[in-house]
Amino acid sequence: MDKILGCQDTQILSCYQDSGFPKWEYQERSFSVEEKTLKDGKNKMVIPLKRKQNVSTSCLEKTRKLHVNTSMLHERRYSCTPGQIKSSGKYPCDISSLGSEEKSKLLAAIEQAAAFITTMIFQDGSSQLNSEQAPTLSVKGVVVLVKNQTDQPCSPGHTSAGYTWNAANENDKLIYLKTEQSSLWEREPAHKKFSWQVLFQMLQCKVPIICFNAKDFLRTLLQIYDNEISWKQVANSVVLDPRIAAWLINPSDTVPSFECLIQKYFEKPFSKGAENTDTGTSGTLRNVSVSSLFSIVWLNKLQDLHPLPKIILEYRQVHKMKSTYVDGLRACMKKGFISSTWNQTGTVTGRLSAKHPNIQGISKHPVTIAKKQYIKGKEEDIITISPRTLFVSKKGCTFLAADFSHIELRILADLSSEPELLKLFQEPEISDIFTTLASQWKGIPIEQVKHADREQAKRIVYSVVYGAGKERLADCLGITPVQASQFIESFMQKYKKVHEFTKKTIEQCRNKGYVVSIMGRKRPLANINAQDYKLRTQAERQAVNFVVQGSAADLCKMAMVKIFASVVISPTLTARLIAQIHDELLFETLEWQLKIAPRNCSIGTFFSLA
DNA sequence: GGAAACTTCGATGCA
DNA sequence: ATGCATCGAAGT
Repeated sequence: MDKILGCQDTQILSCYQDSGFPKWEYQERSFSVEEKTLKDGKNKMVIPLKRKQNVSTSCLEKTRKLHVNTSMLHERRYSCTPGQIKSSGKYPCDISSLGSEEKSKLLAAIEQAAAFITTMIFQDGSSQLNSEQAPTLSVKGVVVLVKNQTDQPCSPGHTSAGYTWNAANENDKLIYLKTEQSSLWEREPAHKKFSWQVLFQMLQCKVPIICFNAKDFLRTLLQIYDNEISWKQVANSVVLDPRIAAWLINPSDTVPSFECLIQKYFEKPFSKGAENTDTGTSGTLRNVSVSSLFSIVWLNKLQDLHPLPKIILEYRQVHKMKSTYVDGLRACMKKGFISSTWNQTGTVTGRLSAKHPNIQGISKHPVTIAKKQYIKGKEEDIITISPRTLFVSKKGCTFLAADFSHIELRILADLSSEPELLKLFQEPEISDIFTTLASQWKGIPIEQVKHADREQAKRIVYSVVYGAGKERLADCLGITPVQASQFIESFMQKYKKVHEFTKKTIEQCRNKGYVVSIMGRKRPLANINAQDYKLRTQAERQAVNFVVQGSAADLCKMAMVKIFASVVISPTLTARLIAQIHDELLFETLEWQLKIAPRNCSIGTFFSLA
């Protein structure tokens, strides 16, 4: 697969791990992957939930300080315009103009630095801080502000706790590194070598590197210094990204640019709590067209009454296959590879998202298409399309997938402390959680649980988690709303603590205005106290859902970081992260590395073998 | 008035 | 019922 795919994002996340930001240092709980051997000899990856004692300052409090400190680069960006670069003093110093003595002085200063603030400069003179869109332009260079250790504390009001970085002072060095392929490099390769030395040293330092859109920054550097650097070498860099910090404060409002961030947090008084931009227009009646009314009646129910609905449904399925997974995927292909763009701040729940293509949404199950042959005596062709098999690993490599089992349910069990639910996960001999759940809840022996019962249990569980109403559940299960509400009722009765948990979560949200995930991420929900019943109940469902889904996302990211870290440390393992599908990690690894482990071993075993 | 660009919405896929 | 991306049709 393409080099760009996957690994860079992991690096960012691993950076956070080492810097203790935003979650590791402040975590309330710790999670580790443990192995259990089942009765049939198979290994299983188990994640016990343990609570940690220390609860230190909220990581989000600290991220706010980050905004203050990044503003200095913002103020300085005007001095980075082309033409002024050669100037000295408060303007960036072009390191290619330095003498050998000055060069070694600079390297020494970098070694001593307390922090770096950096951004890429593009061909047209804009930087990552004032360009709106993704960098389509080629990169001209990199500006780095090297913060000196001897800084005085920051201005009052922002020094309450922890380390902060002062605005630029005289001891700081603002340097410019040309990275574009130019005649200079060809004439004097020493310049390229030195600028690389500077960057490399910066990335090797364990002090924070502050960079807006850090992922783009690192990825671009890796591309520019393709031969000199391996992704493993920058894996331990400590990178802080204000965009992610802003997202941590409130995942709902997206920040289009750094300048918007500055405006939001500095150029007007910081308003506490969530900003509700909702206007009062929600009461306006929406025009419901007749055709949409018909579609609500979802064609599903009409299937048995007439052959047409089935044909329409089949058509839609096939059409999706062709348009998205064949044509769409082909459009994303470059030189035989596809490479998704990963967004770390694109969701309100804390998950990652991917686009061009959305690799997280590739069809799992194959679809068979009967191609009618209108020739007498000829049988119809059967074509099967299974989009996931379209992806093949490099020669000598193989894909390795590892996923959590029922992570959201485990989270729910832990958060609600529901004894019945917890018990389910503590018994290793349980083969299928929903079968067991169905037998437990209906009070029938496991052997008598039918497929339909299991399916019902599964749906009921998730409808409780997400707060579906009886109508929705009835629709889902194909039963009457009265029956559905009876199901919900009996579920609530059986797992009382789950119900208590949802009630408590909503109550907490009403009081504080936000909900918190297991690792301390917040989601403000302005509508939680709204008058409008629809808006309020939606916010209530979102509150419960955030805690469960968001906490699961926290764990998945941590697993991602930990596994990445163990590969980085390993001298032999080369497994590269290709994709993350919420609760699943997909690697591409050399085949022989997989062969050293038994086929059915857990991912924990696999990586510990190295 | 028609063409083209843009937005919205519902259906589909994933978890 | 939650929350992502993507496509085409329909509306603007």
